Amino acid sequence: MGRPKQFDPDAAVEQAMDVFWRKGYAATTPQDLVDALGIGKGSLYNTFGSKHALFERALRRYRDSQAVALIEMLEESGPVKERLRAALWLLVEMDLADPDRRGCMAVNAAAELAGTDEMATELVRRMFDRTEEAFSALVEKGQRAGEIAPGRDARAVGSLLLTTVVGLRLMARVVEGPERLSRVIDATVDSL
Amino acid sequence: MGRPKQFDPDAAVEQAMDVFWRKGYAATTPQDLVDALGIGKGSLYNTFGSKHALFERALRRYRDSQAVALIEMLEESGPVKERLRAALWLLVEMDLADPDRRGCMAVNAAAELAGTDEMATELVRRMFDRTEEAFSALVEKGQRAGEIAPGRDARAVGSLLLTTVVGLRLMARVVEGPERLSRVIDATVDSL
DNA sequence: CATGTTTTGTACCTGTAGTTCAAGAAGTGT
DNA sequence: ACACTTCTTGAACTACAGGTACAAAACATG
Repeated sequence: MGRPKQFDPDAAVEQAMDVFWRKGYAATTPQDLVDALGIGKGSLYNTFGSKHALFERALRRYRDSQAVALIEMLEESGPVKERLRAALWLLVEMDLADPDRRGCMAVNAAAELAGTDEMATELVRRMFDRTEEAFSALVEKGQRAGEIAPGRDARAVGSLLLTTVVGLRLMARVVEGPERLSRVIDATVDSL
Repeated sequence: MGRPKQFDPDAAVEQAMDVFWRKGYAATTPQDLVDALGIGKGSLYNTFGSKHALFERALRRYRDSQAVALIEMLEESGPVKERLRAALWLLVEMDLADPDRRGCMAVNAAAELAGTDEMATELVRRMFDRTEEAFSALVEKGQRAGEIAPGRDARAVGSLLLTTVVGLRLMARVVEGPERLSRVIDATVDSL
């Protein structure tokens, strides 16, 4: 009933995610979005309501694609330390290869909006929580496999790994080559 | 020659730093600045030229006060590990105590502007470099004092510590209590 | 003081952010 | 074919961002 949408809202959210990811929230204008999504302003506001609402959808989409992908990588089977090293290295490699150097959208959102935007803060908080849990679970697995000393507090190591990843991805936006970051990854994994 | 300024430009930069620190670059309006600095728009633009130029001065001011303060803390004498632990803890404590949760201005600037704003990127890059050097120097000192295993690459540990601090300060903007962060600090220092 | 220089506050300007709306297009039920 | 609904397009609208222009006022210097 009624005229069907001429565009795919999910694909549009994906495009919007890209723009917000690259430019941040405040610096993204409705015009940027209209241009990127290839739809009219009317459709934009008719479908998504507001810039802020669209940003929320974009951030959720980020969680469901990117953040979840990391967690799933950590849950795969195989030697724990090598799995961890590979996951960290993949993130850093992707960040450095990105011509726009957008880093991690959750980290960016936290830096820009934590404290001001309750929705964004809460979403990022939960992403961080879930990621930390995945790290902790991986550490416990490594302890059961005898790869990691059983004396270490898996929860604390999980926090440490999350913090390192957050730091790495922020650093990857600023730093020149991969050397420093790869040293950080090695030092982190070797310390387990 | 001519009428002297009715306000102290250095104090004004300090105020501007506060505003930019709290709201970020894009979200800060000339009106915000005029209100915070307590001067008219005419004076603002007559003295500082543009919002961007004022932001540059504010970021430099941040480097000269905050970033340098951390480096100086690290250079003080005393047992290395305790010095390190105290410094990290002080940062986290300050971040958590801040009602606005502004975190580290350099980290925020990197997240918002890296890749887009050459000036900001370069300034942050240099702050990171200098901080990392201070960490590395501290590690070397710890090695000479027999506190830290001499086998470890001081430069790599410096990178690791910088990354951890960056991660911690970002996390401090989002996380609820101090427990997780203090665990991270302990795990980091204990791993040395 | 007279003079020249600088500051200051206000008014003003251009462009765009963020949103709304009117009018028409493309479907569905009868 | 007709009404009814939902979507699209693009113009229109309000507010404010970011910055400029200026005239009046405040000071330094001779």
